[in-house]
Amino acid sequence: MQSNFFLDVVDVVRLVPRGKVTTYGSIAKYLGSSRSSRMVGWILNKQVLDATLPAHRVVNRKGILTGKNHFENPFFMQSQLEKEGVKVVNDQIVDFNYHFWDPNKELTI
DNA sequence: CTAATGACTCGAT
DNA sequence: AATCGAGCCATTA
Repeated sequence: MQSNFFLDVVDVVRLVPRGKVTTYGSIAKYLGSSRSSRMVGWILNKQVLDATLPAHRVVNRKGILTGKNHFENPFFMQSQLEKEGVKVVNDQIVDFNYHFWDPNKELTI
């Protein structure tokens, strides 16, 4: 049994469109400032084995793939993003601002 | 019960 | 520009 926060994070991540990415902080903010961005990544760490969850579309505010080491191998995250048309160089998303998908902006609050 | 940890972020130095 | 400390809060030991 998972907490509501757990489900909220997973739900938002699932809504991230293919070829787009979002950040831990944006998700935390969308769920309400009462949630911390640390929790978002921490929840994903628990769910990383769930293949239906596009955790590779969640990066930190700089567009860096900080969570890559939590996947099966450190290349998986980048590979998935590049398959979707998101270019990654040196563990950082190119044109991050272009690919950035902000739930606070894209989803009706 | 307390303390430590984390895929983060922001502001101060 | 680079580094540091505090805030955030659920989960685990």
